[in-house]
Amino acid sequence: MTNRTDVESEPRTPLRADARRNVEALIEGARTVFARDGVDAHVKDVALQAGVGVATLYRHFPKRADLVLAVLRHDVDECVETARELAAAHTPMDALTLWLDRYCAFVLTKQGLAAALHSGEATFAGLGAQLLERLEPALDELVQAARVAGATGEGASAMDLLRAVAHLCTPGPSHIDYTRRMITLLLAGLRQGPTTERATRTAP
Amino acid sequence: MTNRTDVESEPRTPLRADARRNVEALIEGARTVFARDGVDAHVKDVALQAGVGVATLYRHFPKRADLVLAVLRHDVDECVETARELAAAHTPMDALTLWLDRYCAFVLTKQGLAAALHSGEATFAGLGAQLLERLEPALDELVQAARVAGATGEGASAMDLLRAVAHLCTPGPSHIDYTRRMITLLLAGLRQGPTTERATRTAP
DNA sequence: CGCCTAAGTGGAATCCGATTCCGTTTACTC
DNA sequence: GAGTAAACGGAATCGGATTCCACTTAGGCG
Repeated sequence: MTNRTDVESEPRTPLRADARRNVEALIEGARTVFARDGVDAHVKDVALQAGVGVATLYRHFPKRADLVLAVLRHDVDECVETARELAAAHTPMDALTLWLDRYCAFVLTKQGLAAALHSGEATFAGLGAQLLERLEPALDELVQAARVAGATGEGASAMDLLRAVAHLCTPGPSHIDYTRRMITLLLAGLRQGPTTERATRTAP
Repeated sequence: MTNRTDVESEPRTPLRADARRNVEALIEGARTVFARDGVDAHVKDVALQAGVGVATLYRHFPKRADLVLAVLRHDVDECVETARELAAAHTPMDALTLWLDRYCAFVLTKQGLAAALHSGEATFAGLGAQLLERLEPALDELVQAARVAGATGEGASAMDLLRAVAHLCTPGPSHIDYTRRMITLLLAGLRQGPTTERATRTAP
């Protein structure tokens, strides 16, 4: 609530009541349709879902990105609101834990949505992984060679390196478990904070 | 449809010489145009750049994704080839270093391309950052509260947490420096491998 | 070496969805 | 309760992706 930007909160020219209602309906409708068909669902479908004409949609959201942005804003606001509620109803640590969990779900949702965008088709699905598979042998040779030459230790495999460097390259199909594990780890680290002082920080 | 891994390597039905030439031209042209206009450049432009008709493009690459995939494959192959060359011409460690550098450039290129895809418009540009800015206050409250309650140490700021968790959310405008720094770090770690044995591994 | 055939081609024709336009409806003002 | 301008819906328009088909041309064969 109360954002200084526009569309939803405080338009310079006060929106008419029905217009405001429609904007609301559009955001809600868009969320539904985007979730179902991905971000480049047919504009018409969104309008239909919201129960308004396409012109109305275009009036309030001239570009598709505007609509997506609005949906995102809306969801973020919910997320923020949740933080307040959790803070009021739980111990600080619990609230933090719960919220991160929620935040995690949120991010994952948005990623799934963004991923759908890339490939209208499923062709790209395992692309990142596929590329890594192809590169791995090549890099592995280099790594093996370096190792034989005594220039490196045995701390990392070629795949480790590729993963580490490529990193973002993966559109990530089912990172869910991984992400949750990381969060758990993070929280564990947080808890240990006051206990152990050494070996906590490695690099900025 | 055709076959699964075809188009460039070993089509069951031997391509006619000129067809093969055209495929080559299309991949090259697509690379150029995609680099200039992003992955959803006009199909016609790609055909024009390649000096062929649109039908020819469609014959060889029924879906846009097929074309993108082909370009990527092509680039990956180049990357692999580079690995061999470097391995032959340098000491193992140097080759590894140089190759990672090249690989880094490759990944970054592809990311820029993928990023362009998301937002035809620049609206999404700083979206990730923007969202983080909005969430930061909310999370910060939780963190502060937890800290005051003595449940956590002071090892991480709210922003750190958000960054760590959101991670992929950022389409990343100019990660270049960051990425290079990480690679340097990685190589340093590799070199130290045989020297220090402790504290190398933290988590898989 | 020239012919025959089917693969391959270019550009015109078609199709589909995004975007715009305009006459009508509806919420606020006085 | 009438006047007015904002807001609406759906039809019309526009642009680019995809398909179609009459025409070329590579390359095998007599």
